[in-house]
Amino acid sequence: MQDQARMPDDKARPSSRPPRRRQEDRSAETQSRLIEAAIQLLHENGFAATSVDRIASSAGLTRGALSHHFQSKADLVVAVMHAVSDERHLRLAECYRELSRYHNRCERMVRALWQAIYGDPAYVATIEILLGSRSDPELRARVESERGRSADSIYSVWDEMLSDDQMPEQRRTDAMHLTIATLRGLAVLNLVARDPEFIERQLALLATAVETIMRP
Amino acid sequence: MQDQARMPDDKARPSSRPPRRRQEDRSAETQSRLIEAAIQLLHENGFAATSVDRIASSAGLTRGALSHHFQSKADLVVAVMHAVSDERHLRLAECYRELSRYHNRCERMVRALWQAIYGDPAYVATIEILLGSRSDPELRARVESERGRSADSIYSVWDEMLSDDQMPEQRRTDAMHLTIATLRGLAVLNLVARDPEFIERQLALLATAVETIMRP
DNA sequence: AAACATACGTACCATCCTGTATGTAATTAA
DNA sequence: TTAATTACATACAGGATGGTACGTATGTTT
Repeated sequence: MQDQARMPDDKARPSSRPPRRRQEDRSAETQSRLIEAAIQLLHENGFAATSVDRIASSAGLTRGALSHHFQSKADLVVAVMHAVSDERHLRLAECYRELSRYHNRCERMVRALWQAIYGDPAYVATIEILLGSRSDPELRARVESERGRSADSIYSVWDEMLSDDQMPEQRRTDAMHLTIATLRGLAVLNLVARDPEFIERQLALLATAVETIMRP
Repeated sequence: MQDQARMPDDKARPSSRPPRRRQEDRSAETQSRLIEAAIQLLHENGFAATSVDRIASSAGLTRGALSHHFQSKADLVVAVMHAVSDERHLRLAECYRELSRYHNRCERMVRALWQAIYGDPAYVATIEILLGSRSDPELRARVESERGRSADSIYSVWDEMLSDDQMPEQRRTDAMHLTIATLRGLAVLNLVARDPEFIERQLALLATAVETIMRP
């Protein structure tokens, strides 16, 4: 029993006792670990098979920890939507900076949306939540509001990227919704039958389709 | 206590005692009632919130009846997929007869697919089943095989309708898959935000997009 | 160092879910 | 009419799930 002396800022034994963390940091990290685990499980097994118990233990924790940070399963689900929404916003902002310089914007836009959003497991998680929360009106409303936030990010980027004055407003947004619908459909298919080459061809095709729609 | 005499084929008291039915008919009707109820509930509340108990009582029966006709929940789910697949096949055959006479085939094809399949609550039910059964590999395999059957119906109609010799094979099937992906995406959207006029515009836009893809 | 707050685990409870056993009514076969 | 099947209901068992109460350990403040 040597070495029991307190070392307030110990890096003496590197891997034995983790460095002191502040509560705030612990909380933040734990919460995001739980959210990550939830996304992962929702993506893998779907809403019905994703219990709070699985989520917690998948994150290396227990239900006690989870319910300390999220009072109910609904709260966790909303937190997942919120986190995904935030991440999406960041990625889209990134895309915005990248895209504005190039010319074949439709193609780049479609691919950017796939890479940043629809091709990501997190997107599948949000779909699962969206469908799975239908039966609970209260949860549904909260989820829906998060979804709205997220959708607005996309709308604004689309508008700023692809606004051509020669095209009527409604046709432009219709084209956007059609693109989104297609990407959503591909995301669902990608879930049950993964095939990157196929997705690649579909994205290219979608891009040309949008291109021709946008320029009549 | 009069009129207790047996009347093998009684229409004497029209609404009192229902006419004798054969077991076969009873079975068939009960089973399809259960399947209908399952589709309805899957469409309304999603997979997670659709228990066999709800299904049975929604069909005016009990779990006992359900488990007499379907040994397990998995069996019922597969039966639903099978029934939807059959119905789809019939509707597509109908579409085939209607469509072949007209010329703007892409537009009619898109609308036909929406009306016959993707706009139907039964399609949502199959999506729920497809996503919900992911965590159970055994069920998953059975569901997947039914899905394949159903997909083949669509493929063959598409091929027979839209095969132009001037177009390479792969591009044609890619166009089909893109159409299907879009319709699937619209079906999911239609689930959380119903808006017939919007769907109408999207279908029109999709039709023109497919048209231009198919004729370069 | 002591009092307090926060993070997390364990244990328990009510609920719901699926499956199964068993009983009864309806239908069919003899 | 009687015996055998089939259709359906009722009742119970085992397991999973979500919520909550409570205990302990780890930070934080004074």
